[in-house]
Amino acid sequence: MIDKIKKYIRSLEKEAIPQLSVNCVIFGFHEKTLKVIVNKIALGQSTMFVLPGGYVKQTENLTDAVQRIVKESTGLEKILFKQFAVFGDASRSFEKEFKVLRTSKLDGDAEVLKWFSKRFISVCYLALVDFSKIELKPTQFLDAAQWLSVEKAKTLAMDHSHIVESARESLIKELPYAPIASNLLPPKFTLPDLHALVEGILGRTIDRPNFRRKILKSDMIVKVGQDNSNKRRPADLYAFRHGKKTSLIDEYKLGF
Amino acid sequence: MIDKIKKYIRSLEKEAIPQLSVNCVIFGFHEKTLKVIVNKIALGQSTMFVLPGGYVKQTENLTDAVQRIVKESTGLEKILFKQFAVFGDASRSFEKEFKVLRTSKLDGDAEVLKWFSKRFISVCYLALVDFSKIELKPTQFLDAAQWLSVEKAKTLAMDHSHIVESARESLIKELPYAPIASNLLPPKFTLPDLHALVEGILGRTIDRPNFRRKILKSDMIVKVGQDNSNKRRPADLYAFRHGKKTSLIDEYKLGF
DNA sequence: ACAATTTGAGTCAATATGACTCAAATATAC
DNA sequence: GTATATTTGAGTCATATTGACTCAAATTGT
Repeated sequence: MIDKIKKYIRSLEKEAIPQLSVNCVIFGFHEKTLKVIVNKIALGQSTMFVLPGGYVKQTENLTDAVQRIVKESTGLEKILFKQFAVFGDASRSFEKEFKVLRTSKLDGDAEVLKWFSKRFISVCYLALVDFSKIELKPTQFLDAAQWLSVEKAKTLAMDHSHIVESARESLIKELPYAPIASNLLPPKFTLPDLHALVEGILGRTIDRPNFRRKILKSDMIVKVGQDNSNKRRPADLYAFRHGKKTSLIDEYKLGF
Repeated sequence: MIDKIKKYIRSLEKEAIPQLSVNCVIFGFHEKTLKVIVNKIALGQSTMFVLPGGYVKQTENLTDAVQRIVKESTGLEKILFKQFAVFGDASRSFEKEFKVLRTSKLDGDAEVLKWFSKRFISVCYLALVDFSKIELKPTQFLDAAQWLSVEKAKTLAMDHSHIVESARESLIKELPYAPIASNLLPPKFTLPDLHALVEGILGRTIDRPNFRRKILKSDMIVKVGQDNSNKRRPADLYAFRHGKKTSLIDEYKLGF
């Protein structure tokens, strides 16, 4: 294992852009909750969670690296993604995290330690996926991938919690411009689903009848079926009209 | 000159993060027009324009590098800036531009050519400054700095025109969240100024009486004087209330 | 004094918003 | 089988906002 990691690090030192990493905040929506994919690292006693990420090969476009990383985690190829922040403080590295993990098999290894002590500039992307399509796979060399509610993603390693928080703010800003909801929901969904999704993104409640009125009037979705068949009164199923605008808010309107 | 450049390149190779550059789209507002700062490079017959930019020292925070670059161009220290895009295609370098500039004194120099043929990932920031405060200074080793109307910034070198276009789109997205107008206007301004500024940012006309009504009702500006004393009927002077919201649009409202 | 411009102020119908109520359709409890 | 709690769909109504206007006041140049 450690030899594989060393070999990988050596290949990165040859083929990747130095000191540059990519991190992805992959959003999904499930059980009325906005979630992100994180990877568990279990080393000895300690456990930490990090965002999916990777490096950029010299021959690889930055956006191709992003798509590769998202595919590695989710298996999906054509997804909506957007660069939203860059984290690049001079002290930004995994050095502290590694020193805490004293029990790790990796801890003693100078070469690995040196790699993770390096300063990395992290170019951060948010990505939107249909939760129901996903089969989670951990990032290379990491132990397990899992969904984590955005609300609970407060204790990720290094600055990764800040990255998630920043991603959520950017997601709000993108609401009027990008087809956020149609990329997070399955092809057929109910209005209560959409309502919960927007509430989850904005982090506040929205009057249900008013939300319903506004969405239906906008003509962005079409009824495609009946019944949801689960809890109480069946809900109508809808699909986004494609071709039409799929952003939830009127672009460029801004009140003028 | 060429020796100074070589010395600078050697210092960068030692002290800067490799293959990472920073570019700044510095916006100003003058004569009812949204403008950006560009640097002229006059080498032999050809001339090209590039955005202010630079590199990040190993010991320097990314955001400090940005502030340093803006200060180098404008002399200003505390400005509003925001990261908005990263350009990082595998083929992204100044190699082509350099080969075109055959007449350049630099062209023959292998060391300089090698540096500018490198692939650079450019982290891009937009910055807002009060045009009236600025004394332009060219970026290190470049010939002259000047303001260029955003509309006319279509023929900058490499991908810099795309960077400007992307910056303008991001500026629109930031309108509801950041104090854009108050950072572009002088402390005292007229409503026609503000009107022209917002039209310039959005790239479309806005009904003047309606704009006036909306801004005044929002209570974000206060009348601080009379008369502008130039063309026709004198306009009232206003200042932004600070403490109050200074973003032009209602944050988080988004129509729900 | 008069015309052309620019700024400030106002009108009014149409539309959108916010805060509600109410009934229909279902699962579960009784 | 009936009652009850939930969830979904539909509607009401007063108020606020928007979009498309008109019009007068203050200035400069003729």
